[in-house]
Amino acid sequence: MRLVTWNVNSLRARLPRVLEFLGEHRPDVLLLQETKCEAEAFPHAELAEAGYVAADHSAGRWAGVAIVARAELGLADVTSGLPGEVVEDEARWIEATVGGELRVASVYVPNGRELDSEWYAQKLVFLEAMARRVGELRAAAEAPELVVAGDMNVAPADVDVYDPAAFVGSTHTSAPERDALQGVVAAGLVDAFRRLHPDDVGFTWWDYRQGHFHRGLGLRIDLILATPAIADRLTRVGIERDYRKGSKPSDHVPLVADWT
DNA sequence: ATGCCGAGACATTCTCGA
Repeated sequence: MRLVTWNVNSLRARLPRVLEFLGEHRPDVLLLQETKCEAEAFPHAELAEAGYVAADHSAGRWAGVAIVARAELGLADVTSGLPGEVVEDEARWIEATVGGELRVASVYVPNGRELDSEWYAQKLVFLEAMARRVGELRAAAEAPELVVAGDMNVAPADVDVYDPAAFVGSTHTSAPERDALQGVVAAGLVDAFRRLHPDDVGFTWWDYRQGHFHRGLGLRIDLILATPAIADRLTRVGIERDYRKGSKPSDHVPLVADWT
């Protein structure tokens, strides 16, 4: 199984790179964030042409998440929205079952903007709601294997930040955010990249500004969280840095997990 | 080499992103 998560920062702007990626890597599942399109404008036809089906949770110019799967696998039992999120239907959470046996969720955690802001408080509530939802899914009778992946907007540890001192007083590295993200993991998931790369720096996002990419100034905020049975079967977790280069890149790159 | 913000919209400036 090959599963990918990618914050594309507008699916319309990124569609050529997304189709390039699908052709090059042929993932079984591609989880998208920040699609930034209206539901009517979602490029189902272009994805079908490439051999994929998609389920989207779209809210216009902001946010937007989607699940794309190889057409042969199919998508079933699609649900949109995260129970307990403060702003309902902000299009930050979508779930589906792939190939009849794998439950996946694509998530775009709120940014939080500034510490001590209402948006920061909402971010913590969102992460707490994620932990509850993961607990529900894991507790269900005959619970299928689960992957929750996306833009967590939290760097789990200082090794995931190019300069931890630069983020003191900012979002993405504060203790409450890290504790809340750890709560999601503690509900029964494993950080796939960390499982195979215990000590490596593995940034997935670089600011468009001030040449941060070519200066190596990034964050690891895009995660693939998988149930232990999947984590034990991982053969590769890779960061496709080449997709931060070239024509019209997203500021995030695809994160690819392969398991047997 | 990877290259110095990008995307969307009630657009010509503003909001948001991390």
